[in-house]
Amino acid sequence: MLEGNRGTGVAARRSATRRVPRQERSRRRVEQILDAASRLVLERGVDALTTRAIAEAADVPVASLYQYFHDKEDILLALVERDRAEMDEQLLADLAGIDELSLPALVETAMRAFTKVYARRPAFVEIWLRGRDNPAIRERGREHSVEIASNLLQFAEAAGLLSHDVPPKIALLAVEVGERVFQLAYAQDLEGDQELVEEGIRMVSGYLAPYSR
Amino acid sequence: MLEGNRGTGVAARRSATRRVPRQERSRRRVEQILDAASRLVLERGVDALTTRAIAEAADVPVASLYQYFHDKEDILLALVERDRAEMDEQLLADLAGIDELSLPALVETAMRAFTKVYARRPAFVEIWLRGRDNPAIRERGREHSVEIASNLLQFAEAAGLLSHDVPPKIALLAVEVGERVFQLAYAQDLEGDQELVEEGIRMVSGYLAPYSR
Amino acid sequence: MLEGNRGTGVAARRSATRRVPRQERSRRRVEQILDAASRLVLERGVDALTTRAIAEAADVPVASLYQYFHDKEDILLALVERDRAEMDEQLLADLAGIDELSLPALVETAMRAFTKVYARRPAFVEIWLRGRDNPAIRERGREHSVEIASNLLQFAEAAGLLSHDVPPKIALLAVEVGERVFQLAYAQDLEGDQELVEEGIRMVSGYLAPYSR
Amino acid sequence: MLEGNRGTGVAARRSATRRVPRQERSRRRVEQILDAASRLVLERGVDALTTRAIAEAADVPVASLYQYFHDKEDILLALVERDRAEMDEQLLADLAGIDELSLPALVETAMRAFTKVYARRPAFVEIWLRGRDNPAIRERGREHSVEIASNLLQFAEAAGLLSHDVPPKIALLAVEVGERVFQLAYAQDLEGDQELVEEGIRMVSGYLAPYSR
DNA sequence: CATGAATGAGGTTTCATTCAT
DNA sequence: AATGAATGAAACCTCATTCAT
Repeated sequence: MLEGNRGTGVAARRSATRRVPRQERSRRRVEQILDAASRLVLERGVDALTTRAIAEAADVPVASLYQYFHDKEDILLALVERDRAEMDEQLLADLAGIDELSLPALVETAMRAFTKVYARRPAFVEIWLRGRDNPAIRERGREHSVEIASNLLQFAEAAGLLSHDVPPKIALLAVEVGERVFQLAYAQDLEGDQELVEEGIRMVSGYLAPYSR
Repeated sequence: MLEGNRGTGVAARRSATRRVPRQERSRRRVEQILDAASRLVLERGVDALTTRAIAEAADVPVASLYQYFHDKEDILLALVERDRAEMDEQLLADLAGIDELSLPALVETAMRAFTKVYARRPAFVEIWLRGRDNPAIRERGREHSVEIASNLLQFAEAAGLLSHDVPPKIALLAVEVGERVFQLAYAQDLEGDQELVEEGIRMVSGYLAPYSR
Repeated sequence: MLEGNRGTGVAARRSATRRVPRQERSRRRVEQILDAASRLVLERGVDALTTRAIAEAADVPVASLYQYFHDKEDILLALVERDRAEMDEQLLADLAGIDELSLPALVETAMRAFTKVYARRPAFVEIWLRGRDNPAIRERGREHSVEIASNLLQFAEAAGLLSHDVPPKIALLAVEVGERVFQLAYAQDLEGDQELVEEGIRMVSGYLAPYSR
Repeated sequence: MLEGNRGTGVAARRSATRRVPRQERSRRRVEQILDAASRLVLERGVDALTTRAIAEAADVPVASLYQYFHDKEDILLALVERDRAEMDEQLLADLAGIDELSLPALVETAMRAFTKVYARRPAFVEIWLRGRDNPAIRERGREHSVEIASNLLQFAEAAGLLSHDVPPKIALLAVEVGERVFQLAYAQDLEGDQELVEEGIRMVSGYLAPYSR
């Protein structure tokens, strides 16, 4: 599930031995910026993510942003990438922990994995679900859905859960519908309406049932 | 399913005998502006909807926009309102034409009604589904989904299609999921992937089946 | 004390016998507009005097303003002229009513005459004292002070109140200082601080005393 | 007589060894802008003080104004503050240089101190006396008069020049009348009519005489 | 005469990015 | 590497005035 340094316009070029080596300081600064950006997105929406605002929130000069990122879009993408990676990890870990594999179990596990990440990283909700107006995010979001769908499909096939060939399109539909369920469930507050999540799990499970072996 | 002239800052006030009466000319101009805005949203997204861009596309001075609309948001809302009204009409008409009422038939009819509107008004997809970043649109979009869900629920209850009380939340979830299906189906091209639409109809029907009488 | 139709870009052109003759209707409309403008200036200052605001307040189409006035400045000037005329009348009337003529009595009578007008026409304070930023008003204000100074000087000379020739400049200074006294006295509230007015009368009287016969 | 860096949105932060240090260059630019603004106000009045006009006159991009000032009002206030500070300094210096203290000497010295500043900074006349329409300036102007009146009163009391308690209102009236004298004296040309100034000094002195010890 | 409609000109402010140091 | 300063471009909106009817 790819490693994703796309979006980071900075190359680690390190030089010598210092107390706090360049590379390390740089990494910290990047985190500092991304954290600030994350906070901003969460609090005020994607549109409020101006360079000035990020810089202020991160307590970094505006010009310095361009030391670590190529442009504003780059920051946004890096932000997304960071959360996305965490999402993938969580998904992978939870899938590995399933006791009795079945298609419904797969669906439920995946969806619950996402809710865990949402709980930890509320900015994700904001960006992923509401920030879709931004072309870069929209594009990246679509890609990610495709990836997840593909990965889950592969996983299910490998585990012998499917009765026959399932077109990628179907898997993608399931993933995207799942996302919308989250969108609705997390629209009101950032805790998420768990009842709706349950309904969503039922819907997607039910939809995929015919493909189950 | 209200008529919705909200968002139109122009009032039809006088009439008179003229070749092209004032009122008429005014209406035309409003359409001209909305069409242009619609085109822009479709081509470049909601963020590209600047007053300047609209004015240029509509071949109208920027200042003239403010003859017909109170501010930029007003334009956006009028745009939405126009499509929304058409959607409601189509839905109403098609529901009235159903032969054998049943919950699945209801779902299918409703979803197909929407596809008809999408075909006629592609900008709708863009605004409704992708323009959600804009606070005004987001708010209005949410309202509309609630309305549709509520109307369909009432319709189904009145027709005795439901076995027991269905919480509004469930209906809303179904509507929103339906929207996402369309989003995906219409993502690639504006003709819409009909296969995906069929899948979506199956998914939503299946989901609601337990509530069917 | 001049007649002052300057500023009124409208010519009375009347035509025939009607219930409410043109001329009359026109005059009414002009008053209506001036009253509205007066109100606006009073409430929101000279800068808020936009054509749109005037039109709205007067319940008259914006375009119609141009039937009665040449341009916006014309309205402002007409406004000033109206109050100015009233001021002159009051001054004249009160001067005529003085029992025992003397220079101090003249000063006191004049200043009290102005306070009467201020009480009746609070917009005057706003325009005359605060609206000086507007070049037209500034110019007109200067003219008016010169007129008043000249008239009072003539009056005093005719009444044999002066011991010797008083340069116009001196009279003007006295008038302008008097105005500033009012400015200060009426700065806080529109009722005017009468104590300050008394002080002002004493100051100006004292200043002119050396010229008294 | 505070030092008044209010209105200056720029903070001097660092310094270093450079031919023309940052700080210095910044200060110059601020002066450049204020000088341009001053010129504009003088030539065309406060209303002509648009950001565009200032930028043009200062030969600086409009956007750069916002490097040094928070908004347009900030420029105006900085302008006022600059002149105001100079006025206070002059007043203080001249008061300190009085040989034989007396109330008339105090009045004369103060008024002559102002004429010195007017001679050096003609824009002051424009802003202070004619720009009062602007709310920010009006407010600041009022404050300043109160300050000067209060300071002079204190000074006179400390020097034992007053026979009994003089209400602040009286001092304020004297100061404001003095200002109007200047307004008139400097109305025609910027050299100022010295004869009128003399008259003004006499008037104010005479007015305050009763309070003299 | 009356006026709805139209508009060129201009208003202030913010933005993302680059540059000189 | 770091950053204060600089800025072209663009954002939305309002204004006074004119014109066609």
